[in-house]
Amino acid sequence: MSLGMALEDYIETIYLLGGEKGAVRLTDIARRLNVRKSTVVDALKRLQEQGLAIHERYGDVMLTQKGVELASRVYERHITLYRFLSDVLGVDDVTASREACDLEHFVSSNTTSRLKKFLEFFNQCEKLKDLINTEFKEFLVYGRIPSICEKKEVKMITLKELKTGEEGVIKKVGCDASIRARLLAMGLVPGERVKVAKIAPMGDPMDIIIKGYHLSLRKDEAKCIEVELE
Amino acid sequence: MSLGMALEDYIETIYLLGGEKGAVRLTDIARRLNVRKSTVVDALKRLQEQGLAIHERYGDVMLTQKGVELASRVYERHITLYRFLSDVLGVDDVTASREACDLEHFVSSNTTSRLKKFLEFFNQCEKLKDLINTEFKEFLVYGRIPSICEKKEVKMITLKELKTGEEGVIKKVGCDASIRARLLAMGLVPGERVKVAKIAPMGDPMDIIIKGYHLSLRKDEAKCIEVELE
DNA sequence: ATGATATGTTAGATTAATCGAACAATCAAG
DNA sequence: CTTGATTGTTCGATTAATCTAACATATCAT
Ligand SMILES: [Mn+2]
Ligand SMILES: [Mn+2]
Ligand SMILES: [Mn+2]
Ligand SMILES: [Mn+2]
Repeated sequence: MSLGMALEDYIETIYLLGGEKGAVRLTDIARRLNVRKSTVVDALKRLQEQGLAIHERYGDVMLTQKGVELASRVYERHITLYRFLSDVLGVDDVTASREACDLEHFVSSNTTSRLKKFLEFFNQCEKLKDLINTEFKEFLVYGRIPSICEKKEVKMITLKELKTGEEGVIKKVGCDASIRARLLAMGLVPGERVKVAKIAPMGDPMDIIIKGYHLSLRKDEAKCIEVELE
Repeated sequence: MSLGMALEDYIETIYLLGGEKGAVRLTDIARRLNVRKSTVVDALKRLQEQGLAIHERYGDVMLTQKGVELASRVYERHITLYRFLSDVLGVDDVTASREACDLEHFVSSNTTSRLKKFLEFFNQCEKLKDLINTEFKEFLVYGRIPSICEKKEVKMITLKELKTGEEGVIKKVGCDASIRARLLAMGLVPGERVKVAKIAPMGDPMDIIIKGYHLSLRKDEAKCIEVELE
């Protein structure tokens, strides 16, 4: 028996108005949400019944602790959806805002957290950001998939076979569980670039560079790490 | 005065049931949507009033032309959202289906078309797909941004300065409008890979390869095309 | 202090969406 | 053709969300 769309919008609005200016008046809410004051009175009554807001006759409107928690969760969904629509899809501001506020009532916390992660990834992964902001935006307008999208064919070999000075991207760490765990812990995880710094006379051990750190690997270990040459 | 969420779901359901099996019975709809038959009767009455469905007492339910058009638009939104939630975000099937059917009532055609484009781009751009299916999925679980995300530093030079055998990615075509238009038309657009096949004795013209085709460019033209070396 | 203006409340009504219970038509076997 | 199961309809009721119109209280300026 969670709140309906409308009530969620009321607490969200109270929450935001509270942040913008100290005291929240019923009229402010009505103005913001474009409804009649009588409608707000009704909504506040119901929020009060649910222990989410406090409203004394002719007084200010406040949210309870529980109300604030719920409101901030609603708002988080709003802002997450807004960012996605606006930053990734390039939807115009007005539409993105309106739709975010419609959609926010229907995304589960699982979906929200995935979407948040997606945005985080989008913001931190230069490569993705670039692809979206340049090639995708271009695709939106001209419908052309640029050849930069094609995967260059790649040679998959094991790390052991790399020569001094060569570099590749780790694709798989396929060793036994125990060794594997150690390697992963050292930063040898899929997606990372590795470069061979030096190889000992007998090919064992080899000195590699990953994330700027030097690491020494035994033949056995290097053998089961698959890398991709670009 | 568009349809409410509920009515949109009714036409969507009728549309889908119609595709699955010839005649659609009121009971089928009730079962599918988990509502009472009396509720369906009511919904059908309203759909009929809006000229979207036809339902004669004790008979089959059918959609009008207008009904089919509307229904298929609703369903398109459904499927688009579902694909995004499922394929890109990796939301589980049950959740993705449920949420797609909730969200579908609130996305504008502008947003829908952008999302469709995004999926199309996702499916055709190997690089993006790979980034999402490998690095993003990994990020979801372990929260690590892989170094593959970092933009390698790139040298920007003009196409003219490339030597035989070298290749780069077009970043900008900065010539005068008329020349520019011709170059773009020939496929020299941002995001495309170019390779220098041969350069004439005096450096003019140069023979380049783009999308597998040979193209001959004059110095003037090559001079104002910026490329990026990976 | 006394209006005018702004703010808030009440009452009564509407609309979409839903339900349950009782009733009615249709259909498939026997 | 009867009859029990399936299918469909009606009716009355509820709930959330909204409105209008009339009324009430508060606040601010002169
Ligand atoms: Mn909202
Ligand atoms: Mn919102
Ligand atoms: Mn739906
Ligand atoms: Mn749907």
